[in-house]
Amino acid sequence: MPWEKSFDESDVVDQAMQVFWEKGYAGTSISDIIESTGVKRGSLYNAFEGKQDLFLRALLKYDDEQRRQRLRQLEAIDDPREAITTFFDGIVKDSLKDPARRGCLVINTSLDYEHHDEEVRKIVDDAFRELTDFFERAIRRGHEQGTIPATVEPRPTSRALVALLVGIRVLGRGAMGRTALQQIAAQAKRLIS
Amino acid sequence: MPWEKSFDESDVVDQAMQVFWEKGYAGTSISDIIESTGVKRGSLYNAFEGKQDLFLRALLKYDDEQRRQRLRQLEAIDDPREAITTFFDGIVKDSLKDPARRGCLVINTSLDYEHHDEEVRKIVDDAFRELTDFFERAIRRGHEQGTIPATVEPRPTSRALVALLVGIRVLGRGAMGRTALQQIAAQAKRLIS
DNA sequence: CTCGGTGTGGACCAGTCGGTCCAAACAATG
DNA sequence: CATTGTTTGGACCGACTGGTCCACACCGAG
Repeated sequence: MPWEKSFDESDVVDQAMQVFWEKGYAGTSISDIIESTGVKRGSLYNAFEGKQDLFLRALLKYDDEQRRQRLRQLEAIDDPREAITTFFDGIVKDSLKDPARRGCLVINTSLDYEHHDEEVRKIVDDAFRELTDFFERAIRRGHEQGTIPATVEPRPTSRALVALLVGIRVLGRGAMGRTALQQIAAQAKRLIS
Repeated sequence: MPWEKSFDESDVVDQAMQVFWEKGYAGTSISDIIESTGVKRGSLYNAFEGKQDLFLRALLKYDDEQRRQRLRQLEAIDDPREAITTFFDGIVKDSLKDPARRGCLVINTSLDYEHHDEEVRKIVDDAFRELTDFFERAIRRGHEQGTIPATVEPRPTSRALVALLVGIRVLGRGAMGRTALQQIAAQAKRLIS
């Protein structure tokens, strides 16, 4: 008796993600999303609860496709030192690859807390926490293997690596060019030496 | 023949700065500024060109009072190593001191380029450049004095220190607490060792 | 083929935005 | 005092915001 939608919800979330990523939450209007997806207003509100809901799903998708996937791949690398340097090289490459200089949606969102509720904040906080944990695990493995000096303190260093990541992502949005970003990534290696 | 204003322009800029700092450019409405200053709409547009102009002046004031002043004080410190560590300690202290967790207006603005014109971008870019130069000068002085190892490369390291600064300012907005920020600042010292 | 319920398009809403306009208030000058 | 040029308050503007509503198109079940 029902009737199937003429569009794929997942496609809409993906498009919305692109727009939110480029223009930020406040800077994105529902009309922008309507324009970029072709889905009409009524249908949009029929499929989603509203702007916040749309953003939440977009953020979840981004976090899953970008950070989670990247960490999953890196967990597979045996050498923890290589895992960390590969991580930073990838971040720099991603930052330079994007002509729109959008940076990282999660980090951008962390500077935009006022607009968002607990649920969004939790996603962002979890992302930072899991990143820190990833680095910490890698450092501890390096200790066991003897490839990372014992003088490298796991928790403080992992937090500094996250700070460097944030710095690269933010400065990569315009303030610094390719050479600078690569140099920063290289300094990350010094922190684990 | 004329008639003197009933308010001080500088006070208004200062108030506007506080509001922009807390709520961001897009998140701040002219009505917000009217409310927080008590200056009425007509008078405001009589004294300033508009929202952009107001923001520009607020940003200039912030940059001058915060960054420039801080750097000026630190330039006076003889020991470059101490100058750098004092810098980071001050940043962490400032971040923790502010209950509103507003971070740094300049850095926040660097993630909000779409709304702004060349003039604003130039201020932000100059701020990052001058910070990098400050660190670089300090490192070179350390080389001369022998207090900073020759293996510490001036340009890459100074850029990494800026990235760490950005990381602290962004993560200090909510994602990380006092201990974490202090640990990150401590790692900055490792970069110049 | 009819019926029932879902999806669709777009007119419409109240609220807010940045910005304009202007009559009235005002103080200094002649 | 009258004249002059500015400041002031607030009504007002068109554009846009996120969100609602509903007549209508549509398809599957009976």
